Amino acid sequence: MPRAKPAKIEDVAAKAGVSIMSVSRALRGVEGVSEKKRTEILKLARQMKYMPNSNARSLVVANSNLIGISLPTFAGEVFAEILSGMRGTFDSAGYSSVIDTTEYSRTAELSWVKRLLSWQPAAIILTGIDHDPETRALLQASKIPVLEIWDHTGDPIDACVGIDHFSAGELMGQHAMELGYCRPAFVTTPRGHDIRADARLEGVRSVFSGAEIRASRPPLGNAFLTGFHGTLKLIEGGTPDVIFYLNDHMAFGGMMACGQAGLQVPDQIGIVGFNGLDITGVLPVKLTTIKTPRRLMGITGARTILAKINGVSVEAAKALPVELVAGETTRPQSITN
Amino acid sequence: MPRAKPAKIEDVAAKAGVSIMSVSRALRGVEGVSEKKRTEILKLARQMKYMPNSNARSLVVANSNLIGISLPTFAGEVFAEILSGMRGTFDSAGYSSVIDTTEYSRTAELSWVKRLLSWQPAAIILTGIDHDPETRALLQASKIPVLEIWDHTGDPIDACVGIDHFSAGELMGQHAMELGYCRPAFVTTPRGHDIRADARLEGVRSVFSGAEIRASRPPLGNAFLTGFHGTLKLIEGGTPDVIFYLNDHMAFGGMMACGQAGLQVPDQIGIVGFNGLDITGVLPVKLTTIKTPRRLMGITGARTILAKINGVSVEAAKALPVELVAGETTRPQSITN
DNA sequence: CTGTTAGCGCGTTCAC
DNA sequence: GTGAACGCGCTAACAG
Repeated sequence: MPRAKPAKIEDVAAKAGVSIMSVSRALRGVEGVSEKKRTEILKLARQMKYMPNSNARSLVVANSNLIGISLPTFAGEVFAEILSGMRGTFDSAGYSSVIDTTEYSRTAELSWVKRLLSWQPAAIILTGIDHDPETRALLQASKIPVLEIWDHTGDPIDACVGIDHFSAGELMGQHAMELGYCRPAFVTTPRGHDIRADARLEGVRSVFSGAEIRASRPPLGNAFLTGFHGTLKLIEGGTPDVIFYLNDHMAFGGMMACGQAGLQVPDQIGIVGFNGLDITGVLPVKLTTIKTPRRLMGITGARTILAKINGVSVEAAKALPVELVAGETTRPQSITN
Repeated sequence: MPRAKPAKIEDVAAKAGVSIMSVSRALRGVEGVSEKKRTEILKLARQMKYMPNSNARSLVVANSNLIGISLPTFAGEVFAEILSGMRGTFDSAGYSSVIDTTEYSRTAELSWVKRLLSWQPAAIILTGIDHDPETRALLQASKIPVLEIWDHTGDPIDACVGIDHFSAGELMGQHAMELGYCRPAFVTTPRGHDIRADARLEGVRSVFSGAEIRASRPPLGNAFLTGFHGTLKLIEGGTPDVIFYLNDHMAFGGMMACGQAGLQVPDQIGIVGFNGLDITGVLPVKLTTIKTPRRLMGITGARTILAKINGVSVEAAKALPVELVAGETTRPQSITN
């Protein structure tokens, strides 16, 4: 018959015959208790299954060991990997994660931030740099360390670790241009849905400044499927010589669509993905893509914010490098092609 | 220059010229305030950007609107989809999620549960039914609603919503047996790493009770890659006529491996996956697999636990049905084959 | 090194 | 309908 009420610090103090403060100090590992008492108290606390009440602690110190993390979505591995990198780092440091997914909605993000703030979190992490103005104001007034991840800006709310999506787009574009492609197209999401994807498209556009780049924007849905159908739709309106995709998932769907449409990759059409996911490692035809440092980004971001929490100054905005992986879905175009 | 300290309930009360209690009642929407005062207070609170302190509230009521969710991993979409279903439901109900990934470690799960308990969460959700005994004891003594998800048992800690993995294995086995396969093999993770996968293997075994089923258990890693290499390794030791995989990712890797090894699917070898992921929808050769109701499971689980939180009695253990999707990676075996 | 005092911000209780 | 006490469990600041 377990007691209804869990043991509190007072119970431990009573049993140990010391004051509450000695127990508090012993448990937190701060100075001010003799080693003898400390070991004794620790032993007792363990056998009483004492568990400190975080609410009470956070109320006093006006700060918790909760870190809020907001992601657009769990789908598609990308954010799951960034998250995974962050969580591992936070976990080792003793922080728990309160996680939210916004589905790319700024208002959803805002209302989550409001709710989270009521917990006095140690830090807040947002994906990207595109927020409701109120979100930014709220956060900046709060003094809580904030990290914006995945995208890059010179003017972060507080700190920022990510990649430059426009540059990544340029990188993809340059690769294609150097190979001699001249009729590029893009398969992506509805305009404005994902501003990073739009930035990459702009990067590609800036390289192919002369050419018009058709974009197919299938309605939202599973990336494999939207890539597949978006490609079929695109091809209907004329065949480009290279297609850039929002990400590897869609590119994979696109490859399948090309196969179904009888278009040989890379002989009749080039395919370029984005992210460098593991799936590309098992494909019989290796995908040309941009490798993004997702786990590293998570770890770097987490360390940055931990430093901020501990009052260590760090550089406010860090851009991580991306790498073009030249696969077998693109190849040099002959002049006569 | 924003004030350093955020407004508290007392500030709102002072400005409104009422007592703290009237503000508290107005904000919580409980009876005991005149409608006139209530609207006045609400207006003031909004313009003062008042945000209640969750720590203080939880300390008093000994209960929070935090729900803890423990998952083995974010990788592979499966748990991400279950999570997504749960989060949507919890969000609408006003709960925030504290999320953990255990990487299939029971001790990691235990230490997370301990930390979480200090927040007086409204509920705790664990993946699967295989826990450290202390976890179970701790949870049962805590009176906090607990949900075990993804697996099924008649003896849950508190409540359980999932699928019966042994039966799912039988379903896969029966399908193959009816088609005439007789040299089955399994590509999965190291034994004991994922007890659900092991249960499915046992389910298959029970159907092919006579035949010996070889199992390839490549070391942990990315599922596409382990499926790929595990299959190559398996084939070295002789070619089975059908291979069952831990999941669709590995099955996809396996298909690629078969392709590389010159084995035609399904003519020379059958492939059976598990989960029915979206990727199977774009493959030129449709994968035979078991479709698991992941999002539905998340929603059902969340509703079950919300009912428990609200004191509504619900059935303790619910098994959701799975469905065999007969694709093009398996086909009837001729006698002479 | 040890204990005492005084809150942290809010909700329960019980007066009015 | 309203408000004054009091306490939730813990820690900062001080006293000894």
